[in-house]
Amino acid sequence: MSSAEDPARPGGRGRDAARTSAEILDAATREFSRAGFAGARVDEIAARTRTTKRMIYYYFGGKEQLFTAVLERAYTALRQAEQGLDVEHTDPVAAIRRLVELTFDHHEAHPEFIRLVSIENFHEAEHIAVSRKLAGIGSPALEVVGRILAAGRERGVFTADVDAVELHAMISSFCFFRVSNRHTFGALFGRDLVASDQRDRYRAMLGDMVIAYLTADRAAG
Amino acid sequence: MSSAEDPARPGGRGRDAARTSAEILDAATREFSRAGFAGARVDEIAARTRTTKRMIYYYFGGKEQLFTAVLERAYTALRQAEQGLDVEHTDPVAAIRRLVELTFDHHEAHPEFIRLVSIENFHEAEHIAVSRKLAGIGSPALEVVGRILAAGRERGVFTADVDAVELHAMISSFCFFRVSNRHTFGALFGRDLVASDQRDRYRAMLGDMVIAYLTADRAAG
DNA sequence: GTCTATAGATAGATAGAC
DNA sequence: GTCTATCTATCTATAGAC
Repeated sequence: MSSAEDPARPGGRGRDAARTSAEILDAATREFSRAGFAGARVDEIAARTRTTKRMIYYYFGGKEQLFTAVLERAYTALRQAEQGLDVEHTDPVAAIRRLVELTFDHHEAHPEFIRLVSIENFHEAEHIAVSRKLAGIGSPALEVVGRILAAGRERGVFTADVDAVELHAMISSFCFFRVSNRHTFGALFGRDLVASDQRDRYRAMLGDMVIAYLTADRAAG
Repeated sequence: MSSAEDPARPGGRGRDAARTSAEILDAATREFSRAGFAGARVDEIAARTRTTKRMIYYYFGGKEQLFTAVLERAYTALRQAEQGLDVEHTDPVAAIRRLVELTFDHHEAHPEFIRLVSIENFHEAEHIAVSRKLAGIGSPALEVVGRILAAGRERGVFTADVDAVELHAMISSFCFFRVSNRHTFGALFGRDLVASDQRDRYRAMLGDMVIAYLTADRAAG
């Protein structure tokens, strides 16, 4: 082995590059998500690990690269979760509604990820652009969506002229906005978009809207 | 008068509280929008005015209050623009489509405002919450939307169980996301949501979706 | 690989003269 | 109301011992 230390040493301090860097990524994810890129403090990240600030620079090089690594890990986890989308063998309408629900639930369950994405958008996706792991990765779910759309059109139930990427944008926008903009929306209009007793209502509403769009009678137009 | 200076002195330096504070707000709007709250530099804001940093503290008290003032002015301008929504005397379907188009156009025309709103959401709307000018102001447009919805339901063309605030959230989410998330979306999926040659397509798409939702045949469900 | 100590730059905020 | 000068704190990043 490359180290004289015992690799199986849970909780102990010592040399374990994988564990140390994972711990740094955990703390960094929380800190960046809490405070944004400029607001995040490297000292604070270090304080929340069992290692020191020096190690952050040793492993990642700097604050910028650390944020890129945080994004890479977060998107990778998301892509893995999306692999679970198995809706190809039901009818197209049910499949799309299931897709809407999965997207809705995922956004609701990961507000921290949504904050990271907001930060990255604020910085014009410069970290994704320089990341070989992320630039242009798209989503495996999109291929599934494309097949569902094709099946629905073939059977004549879907009439809308829309592709998988566009549909993904329409579905994501509501799911994302509901979480990302809940605070200004609530402060201005006095209504909490993430209130638990309204959750099922909004979820069904989005499903209804997407299905209505895809299946609308376009004979007259 | 409270000042010995000539108040009509365009471009000259000297005492003009209204002009000085407006100039500070202009510079602050740009700087906060560019760099976020934590990333914005008070020195940079001062450098972009004809006055000094000291005056920012004199007029506004601090960075936090300055950002609140920036938000207040931006939202006030938006509300004034919304007064121009005059769609009550057309049929409900045309009125809603017009509302969608106005919302779409407004978001596209004001990316700087969208960045400010994203910043404020990142800070959980704490500045709106403490602002007497902004907390709970809602939107005058919402009352108009409410009347359109009621008219449509009365005539039997609208079947959806949705109120004005919910409809506003659905429309805004796509318009907002298209601008706010264009960078990560583009970097991941290779498609620019704000590409000018796709603009009309997305605009019509959102209109189609909202109308399809509102007018869907719900006899079977 | 890990630590302590600190360099070097810069931030928000203010003192005090005029 | 406006200016110059500066305080105090803090930040990212690194040097250098072990």
